[in-house]
Amino acid sequence: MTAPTLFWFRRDLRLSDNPALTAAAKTGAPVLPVFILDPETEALGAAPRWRLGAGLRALSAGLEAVGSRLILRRGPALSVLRDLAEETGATTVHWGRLYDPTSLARDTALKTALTAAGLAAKSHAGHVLFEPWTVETGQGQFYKVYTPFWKAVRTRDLPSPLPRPRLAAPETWPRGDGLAEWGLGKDMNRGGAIVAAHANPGEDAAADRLAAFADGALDAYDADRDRLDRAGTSGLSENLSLGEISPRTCWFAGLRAMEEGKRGAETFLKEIVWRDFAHHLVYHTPHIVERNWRPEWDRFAWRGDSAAAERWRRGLTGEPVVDAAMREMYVTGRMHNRGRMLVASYLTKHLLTDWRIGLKWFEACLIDWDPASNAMGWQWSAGSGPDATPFFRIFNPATQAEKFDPMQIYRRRWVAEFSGDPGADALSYFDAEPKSWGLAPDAPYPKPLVDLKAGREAALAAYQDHRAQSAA
DNA sequence: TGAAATGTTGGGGCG
DNA sequence: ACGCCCCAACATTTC
Repeated sequence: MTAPTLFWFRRDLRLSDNPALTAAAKTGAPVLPVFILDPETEALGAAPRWRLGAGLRALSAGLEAVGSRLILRRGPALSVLRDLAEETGATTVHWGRLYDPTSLARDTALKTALTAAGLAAKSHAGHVLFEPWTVETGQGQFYKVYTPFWKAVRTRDLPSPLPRPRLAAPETWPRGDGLAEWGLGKDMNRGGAIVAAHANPGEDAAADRLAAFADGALDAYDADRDRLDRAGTSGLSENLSLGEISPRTCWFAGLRAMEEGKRGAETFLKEIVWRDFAHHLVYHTPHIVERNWRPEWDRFAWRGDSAAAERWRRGLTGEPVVDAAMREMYVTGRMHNRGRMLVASYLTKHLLTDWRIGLKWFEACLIDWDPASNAMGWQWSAGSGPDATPFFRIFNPATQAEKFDPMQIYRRRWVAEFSGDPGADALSYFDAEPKSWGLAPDAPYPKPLVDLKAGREAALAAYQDHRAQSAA
C-alpha cells in the first residue's frame, strides 16, 4: 500500500487554482485531505465560525464528487498531523501559506516540529497574488502607501490559474469527526438560518458569482460599487476569505474585462490588489491587528466600550444609514463597503470610540472576516493606520446617504421603523436580534445618539488636543 | 475612498 | 453706459 501525502486545507477551501493541492497531487501518491479545528481556528468569531462550517460542507461534497474525502480532526495541528502520519504512513504534508501573526506563529513552530519528527512540511503560495516579501520599494522596503504598491504590481505577469488536480484516493481512509459534532454555529445567537439565506458558500458558488459579476455589474463597477442602493459589487469577499476562489482567478477575470474594454475592470483589479496590500502590511507589521499602527495614536483619548457603542452594535444610533448598515451586517453577515466606511467613521469620530471595539464586533458578525483586511480597514478609518484617511476627514452620514442612497432604498430596506409596511429584510432583523435586546419593528425609531454637528466638532477638538499633546 | 468655512469670480438686476 | 450689489457657482483652505 502506498503511503498518502497529507494535504492540510486552511483558508484555501478549493480544488481549482490551489498550488499547494496541485503540488501534493503531483507527488503521485494518494492525497489525504484534512481540515483541522485547532485552537487558532476555534478562536474565530461566531459568524466566521458558522461560515467555515458551510464552507467545509461544500468542500467535503466537492471532494466526494471526485472520489476523495475531507477528513476532519480536532486538536492542535501538530498532534493531529503527527497522528495522521502515524496512522497512514504519510511522510509529507503540504499546505498553503498564510501571513497573519497567529497563523505565522503556528506554522513556523509547526514546520520545525514536524521536521524534527521526521516529516517533510511543504508550504506554498496561493492566498495572495504576490507574496509579501516579493514586493518592495526601490529602497528595499515594504510599501506603506497603496498607490505605489499598486503601480509596482499592476503590470506584473502571473501564471494562469491551475486546473483542478486529479486526486488519487488512499486505499483506506482514517477516521474523521462529523462536521455536525463540531458545532461551528453554536455561538451564533441569531442562528445560522438567518444568515444562510444570504450566504453563498463553496467553490462552485464562488465561480458562478464571479461569472455573473463579469457578465453584469463589472462594467459599471467603478461607479456602482459605491452605491448602497445598487447590487454593484462582486460579493466575492466571503469566498475569498476562505479561499473558495483564488485571487488569481479574480485577477484574470479582471484582465479579460480590461481587454473587453469594460469600464469597471481596472477598479476591480485595484480592489483585488487592496486585499493583497492588506496581507503585505500584516506580514511586515503584524502589530496592525491589535495596536495602533502609528504609535503616536496610543496617546489619543479613545473611549472604551459604552452604552453608545452598544447602540451602535445594535443598529440603534438614530442615524439611518449607520443603523441600516449595522442591521445589514447582523442579518446577512456582510456589509456594503461604503457602509463599512460610514459606520467605522461614525464609531471612531462621532462616538470617539476605540477602533478595536468596532473591529471586535465585525469579527463576531462578518462571514467574510479576514484579519488582514479588517485591521487595515479599521485603522484606515480611525486614522491610525498606514495610508489612512486623516482623522479630520469625518464622514457626514446624512450627506453620504444622500449621495449614495438618494432614494432611501438601502435605508428602507434595512430599517423597519421607516415604513408602516416594512419589507422582509427589514423585518428579518427582528427575527435575528437576541430577545434580550427587546427590539420591535413598530417601536419608534430612536432619536440621534449625537447631533452630527456637535459630534464632528467634538471629534475635531479631541484631535486638536491630541496634536497639541504630541507636539509638547 | 470629506466636509465645512472661506475666498474668488462673473453674470444680471438695478439705480 | 456705468458702477454697485447680490449671490450662485466654483475654487481654495482648513480641520
